[in-house]
Amino acid sequence: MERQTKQRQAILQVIREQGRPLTVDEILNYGRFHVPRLGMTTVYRSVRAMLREGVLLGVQYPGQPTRYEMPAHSDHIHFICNCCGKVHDLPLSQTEISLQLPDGFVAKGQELIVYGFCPECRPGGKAADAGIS
Amino acid sequence: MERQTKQRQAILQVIREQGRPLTVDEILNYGRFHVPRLGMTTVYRSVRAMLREGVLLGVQYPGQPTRYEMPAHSDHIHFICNCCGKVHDLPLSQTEISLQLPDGFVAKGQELIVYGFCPECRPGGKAADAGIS
DNA sequence: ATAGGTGCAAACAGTTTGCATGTAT
DNA sequence: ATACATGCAAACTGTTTGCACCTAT
Repeated sequence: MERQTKQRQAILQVIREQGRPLTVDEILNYGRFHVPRLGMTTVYRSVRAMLREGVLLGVQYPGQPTRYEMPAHSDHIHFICNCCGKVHDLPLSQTEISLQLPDGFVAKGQELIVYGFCPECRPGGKAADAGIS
Repeated sequence: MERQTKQRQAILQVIREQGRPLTVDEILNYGRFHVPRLGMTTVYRSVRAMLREGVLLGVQYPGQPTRYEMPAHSDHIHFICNCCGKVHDLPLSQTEISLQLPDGFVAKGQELIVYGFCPECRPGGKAADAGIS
């Protein structure tokens, strides 16, 4: 992203003001409020450029289109239910991650995805029994 | 997955013997060695059923098709370079994760995805400086 | 025997590309 | 002025669905 255009400003703005991961379609809909003739091609190209610059972060949930968010908003756990496919955002609060990467790798953000069964789908019922199996 | 068919056996077998996440296309190619007329429809449907059962785990890298692996093989870090898009499998060895989920959530597997720049793409060069920024 | 599985082809959805036009620098 | 950005339409790729045939139970 080298030039400053109203399209790119709008894209960043809607992602910033929503404060959650948005799909290209969502960016397009919100963005057209600011730039009526905004095209999806532009969104795809801008988003890709912003990813390269680290301004945005891409998040993918199985079976859903890629969503883009500001890196600062990504400090939570993405819990994906193997059964219903829903994605739950869980607090990272009680979870500790001490990251140690090999030389040469620079971390700009991280995401912990946990797979399993959510309360609704759990075979047992609703009793509490969290933890890695 | 309720019935035992040679297609489904083959699908599980190739994923097990490769020991890494495979795309549907890869499953198809390897699988046709065992079942020549194996169709992609079958692979998609079987894989989805296995996901539901927790037998398989889906892994998604931005811009790439979904890959499927045995849950046991997922204990490593997926490092995705924001610049070149490559996915590096890094050892989980030095990294500590103490997971604590809210009541009712059952973890069957986890995946730590770290975004950043790999040694080739890092702005600086090759000096060592890992760690969350 | 029959419910469930398979595989082809066609439909879909998300994303990328070609190209003429527009615009920030 | 000019190199880069835009947006439409068409092409692509990964995935799903309709339907007739097959097969494990």
